[in-house]
Amino acid sequence: MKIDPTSSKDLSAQIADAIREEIVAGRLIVDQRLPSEAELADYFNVSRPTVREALKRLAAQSLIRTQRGATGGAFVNRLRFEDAYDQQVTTASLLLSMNAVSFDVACEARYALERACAPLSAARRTPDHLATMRAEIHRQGQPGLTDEAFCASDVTFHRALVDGAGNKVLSYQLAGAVEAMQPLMNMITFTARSREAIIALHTKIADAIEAGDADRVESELNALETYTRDLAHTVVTSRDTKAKDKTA
Amino acid sequence: MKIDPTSSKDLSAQIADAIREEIVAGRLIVDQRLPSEAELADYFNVSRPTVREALKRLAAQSLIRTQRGATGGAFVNRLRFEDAYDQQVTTASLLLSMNAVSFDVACEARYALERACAPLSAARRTPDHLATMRAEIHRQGQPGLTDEAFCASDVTFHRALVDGAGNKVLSYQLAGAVEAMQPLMNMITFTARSREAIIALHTKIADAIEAGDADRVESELNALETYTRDLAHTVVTSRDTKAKDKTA
DNA sequence: GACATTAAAATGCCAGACAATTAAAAAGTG
DNA sequence: CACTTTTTAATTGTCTGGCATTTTAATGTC
Repeated sequence: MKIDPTSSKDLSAQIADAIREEIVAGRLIVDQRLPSEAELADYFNVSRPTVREALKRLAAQSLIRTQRGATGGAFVNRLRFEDAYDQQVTTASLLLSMNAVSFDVACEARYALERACAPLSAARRTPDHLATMRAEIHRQGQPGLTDEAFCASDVTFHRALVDGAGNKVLSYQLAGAVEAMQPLMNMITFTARSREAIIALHTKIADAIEAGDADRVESELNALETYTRDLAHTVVTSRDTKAKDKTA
Repeated sequence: MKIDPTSSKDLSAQIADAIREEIVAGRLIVDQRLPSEAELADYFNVSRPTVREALKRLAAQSLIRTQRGATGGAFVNRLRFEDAYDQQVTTASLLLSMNAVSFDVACEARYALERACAPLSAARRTPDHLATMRAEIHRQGQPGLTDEAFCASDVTFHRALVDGAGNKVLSYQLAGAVEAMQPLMNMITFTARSREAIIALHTKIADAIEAGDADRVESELNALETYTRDLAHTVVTSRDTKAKDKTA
């Protein structure tokens, strides 16, 4: 573990990189205690604040946790799927909003990934997953539901579908794709008629999942993708028309 | 933007959360300059080092960048796909290694996602993507190639397949799944015979991509998944047997 | 032995300073 | 005036030293 004081990079960034490398390579293992801040400062020939900045960088990625007190210190953290979920959702959301990713591209990616889960979910889903899907479909039919709540329920429905595949890695990967779409979906106004159509498609998907019919799940997902994209186009077009009317 | 000095959480973590929230919500936009460290310290009623720790946390997530000098400061960073790739690969790798994710589960997720790209890639891949695939197949046939180099080439091959779908969001999502598998794959010893089998399957996949035959791409990917998992099982079984022999 | 007290070790936080970098403003120069 | 050089100011990067807080372990007391 070496750092280069003449590099243009921050010392704290270099130190963080060095420690991260040790963790990724497995030379620092889960729950192992790092040297104290003072010892690290001594080792790298830097001051304690610099070491602290480095440790905060690692903490921001959930790679370490710190504990105060006599036997405290920084410990290599077991990266949990839940922690990774949250980071992924944030990252994916920002990627979409900051890079002018079109609704179509995001939607295509999301449904492509979701279809990948279809066969596994049809085969392995538990009664719980199916119950969640049915419950969300019911919620989506409630009158007086706001558009935001409708979208949130939509996310829960699809996450149940994904989780039904019983593969944590898959669920983790999909969390970003599904949840990151929510801000984009929130821009759509769901009329009573479009909600009805979506609920009908959701019901068909749940039915196909229940029947264990992977092909039907996939084709219904396809139908849902098509409908969603058409809906978005309609919204965008009508908004553009209105904007033009105003300028005219 | 408020923080609670009596909270159990670190002040620097609270400040980072507050600023992150502003970015995610779009109230701080790309390339916008944050107040100087001194101003932030003043605003939050904390010291400069504490503010700096908060900013380093955000920098670790590529949410801000800093610039020294007169007109310097911290700026909201446009999160690039490349930056997100790297973070995702690190995170996914650690998730697998720290959570005792089996080869089977990881492999299943990876190929499920990759099959999701198949139809898009068959339809849209450019000559470049195809050329990369062919080149990597050729490299994989070179004698004297180390197992690590073989795996690295394998990753490049599959990334070309994924990138062929022409959907950046999909590529980003898949980067983690494909590259995070590499450390696991590296544990496998590839005999001359198994390399030959994999190269044959790669060739079939490339052929199917060239022909634009999505179904064939999917079924060949299936075959590759099955072969890879069988291979891993053989390796694990033979290693277990050897371990047993030693203890006996 | 049970409980209270004290000591020690570690992180959390702060104040103040100086160094390094950068761009803009000011000054100098032909 | 145009161009170059110098100065200055703003900002981040880093260091020193210290105090506060938290937690555990050791010590003492009954």
